[in-house]
Amino acid sequence: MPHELRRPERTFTIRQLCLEFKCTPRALRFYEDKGLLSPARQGLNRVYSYKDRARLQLILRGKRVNLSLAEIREILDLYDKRDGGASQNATALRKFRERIVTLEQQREDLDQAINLLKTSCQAIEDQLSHTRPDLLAEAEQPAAPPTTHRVGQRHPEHVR
Amino acid sequence: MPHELRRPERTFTIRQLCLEFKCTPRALRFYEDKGLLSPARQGLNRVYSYKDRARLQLILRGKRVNLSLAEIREILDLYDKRDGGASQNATALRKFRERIVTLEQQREDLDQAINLLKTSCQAIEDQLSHTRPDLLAEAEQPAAPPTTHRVGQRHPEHVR
DNA sequence: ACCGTCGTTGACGTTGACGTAAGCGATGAG
DNA sequence: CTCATCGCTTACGTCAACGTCAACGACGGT
Repeated sequence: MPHELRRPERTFTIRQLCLEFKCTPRALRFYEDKGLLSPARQGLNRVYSYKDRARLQLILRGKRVNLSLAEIREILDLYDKRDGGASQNATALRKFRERIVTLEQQREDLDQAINLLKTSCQAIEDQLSHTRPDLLAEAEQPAAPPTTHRVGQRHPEHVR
Repeated sequence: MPHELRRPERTFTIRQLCLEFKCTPRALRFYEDKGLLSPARQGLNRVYSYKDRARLQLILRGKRVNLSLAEIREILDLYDKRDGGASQNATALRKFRERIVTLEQQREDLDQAINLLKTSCQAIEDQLSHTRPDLLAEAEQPAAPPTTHRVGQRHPEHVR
């Protein structure tokens, strides 16, 4: 069976993943250090598989919702080790449930925060439209391409 | 006018607020240091008003949705200082709008994460119900009062 | 032969948000 | 009176999550 199943065979260099997911090599190596990733090697060079890519995606998602790397690691570990260790799974189940609760709590907070900010914006707009309509117009522009903000807002590793 | 308007007059000690909101005195003092709170004093002792309590609530909410203390401060400042400084307000407006965008993005992620965890739970349950229904039952209990998790999971300042 | 680019491995620096320890004053219980 | 408890301040320690820097090897191009 020579060349079937081509797709999942694709591999990635560290740079490719970094570009795709807007992170730095340093970060990927760091995740590896912490046991979140373990790409193959060709000589010394890291070679990331599709599965590695998927893991990375999960890592970043996790980060965005405020999970620590340690927590993400737990989840990840559990995910590809769904074999033996039923009791492991049981405790994991509890953890997951707890996590869901706190995440839903967070969703609450998030909604409230969004509303708060929105009404604040409205208030400011109203006030400005009375006093300085010019500034109001000026504030319309996003001023920059959508800042990812918070997590991963700075990028470099050789920005000079 | 002796004893009317009793409710909003209530004040709190640092310890009371800490107990209520599950944080440490150290944290409150820290927030004060950073200009997020400025309780009154009786001698040296801090006396927190209802408004201070409200601010604290906002601070913690902010933290839970991943705002930095600096960002929270901006919001707070803006909120009780809605007077002059129109141009200040204009730039704040832009910032707020950006923030809203990223928060809504976060909400997306959060929903996805929740779904992921929920389906994971379902999978584990299914598997367990085949192999070890006993453990499944055991996992039902929350095991502990709802862990606040993430931010402020450790509490002390003299746990010895 | 030399440069630039991409990759590697340490090792140290940094930032935010507190924790922890030391030392002291005021107050109420035994 | 002594002790514990609550509070205060100042100062240093810590932890996560990388950034930054140095020094090196393997390439492709000119």
